Amino acid sequence: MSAAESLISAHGIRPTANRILVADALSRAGRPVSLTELETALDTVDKSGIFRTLTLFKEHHLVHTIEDGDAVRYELCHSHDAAHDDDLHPHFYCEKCHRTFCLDGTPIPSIPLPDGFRPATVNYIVKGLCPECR
Amino acid sequence: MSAAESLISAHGIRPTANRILVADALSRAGRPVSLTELETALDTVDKSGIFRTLTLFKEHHLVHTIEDGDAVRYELCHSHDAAHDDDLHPHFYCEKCHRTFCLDGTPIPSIPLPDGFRPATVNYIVKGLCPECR
DNA sequence: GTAATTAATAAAACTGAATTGCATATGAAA
DNA sequence: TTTCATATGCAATTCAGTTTTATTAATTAC
Repeated sequence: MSAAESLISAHGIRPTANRILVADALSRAGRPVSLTELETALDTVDKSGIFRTLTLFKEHHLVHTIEDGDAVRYELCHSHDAAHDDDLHPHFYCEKCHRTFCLDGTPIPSIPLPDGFRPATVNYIVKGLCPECR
Repeated sequence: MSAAESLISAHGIRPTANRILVADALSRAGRPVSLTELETALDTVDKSGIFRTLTLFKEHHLVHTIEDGDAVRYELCHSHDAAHDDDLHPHFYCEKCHRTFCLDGTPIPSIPLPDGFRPATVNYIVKGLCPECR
């Protein structure tokens, strides 16, 4: 049983061939990838299938999403906790190559909220140029 | 000369009727609004005109944009500095009513970046429920 | 002031990512 | 097997965002 397969099973999802391919691609990417990027990487799997797989993965807290203003990007949760996703970390979006990087060395600093606001999650995106592009 | 008109002029833009309408709508909204929201608010101005106006305003640092994952939203820069936009502040996106609020009481806390990354701007979005929706 | 030139606008068409409907295929269970 | 639910590919749809084109309005030159 591959690593991807057991990861999928551990989250209560049936590990079909396509789902293993998607999980593997996410793992290989090593950074958050968009639906379109996955579509390119996986030419044997249809876009709609990738989309449905990602949606399923997200429901089961196997992946989480970030929005960098370019696209919704998916990445495997670093904390492999099937119950929920306390896996928040900042990201860096390169405005030249349009790639997004995890900055998982640092937690997202929190800020005080005005009365009445109930926070659920935080998106922290730094934009600029990555080492290769500057 | 209206407040909107002089604001537009101060940024080196010719204050046409449509542009004044867009600037007024942004001012009245009091929070970041999307192109679609403006389209609804301004039924005399065509979508493409609003879009081009917003693009122009952004180039001249009269508005800035934030991405909350729902849409690109525009707001008047709080610092009325025609040269550039040092107007970064966190936002709160309500997952129920899909409105976005400025949290301009606090600056965005910064984080250390790995070597080589050149930051240009930051998007800090807290998501959850606003006081009216919780 | 009038003609020539440039800028601004509306309307429509286009794009591309995200999403859904539907018929078929696959796999698990009896 | 046969049955049944699930998963999948393909096509079609949606919708925000963007661009094109033709027209109108405003500036500038004379």
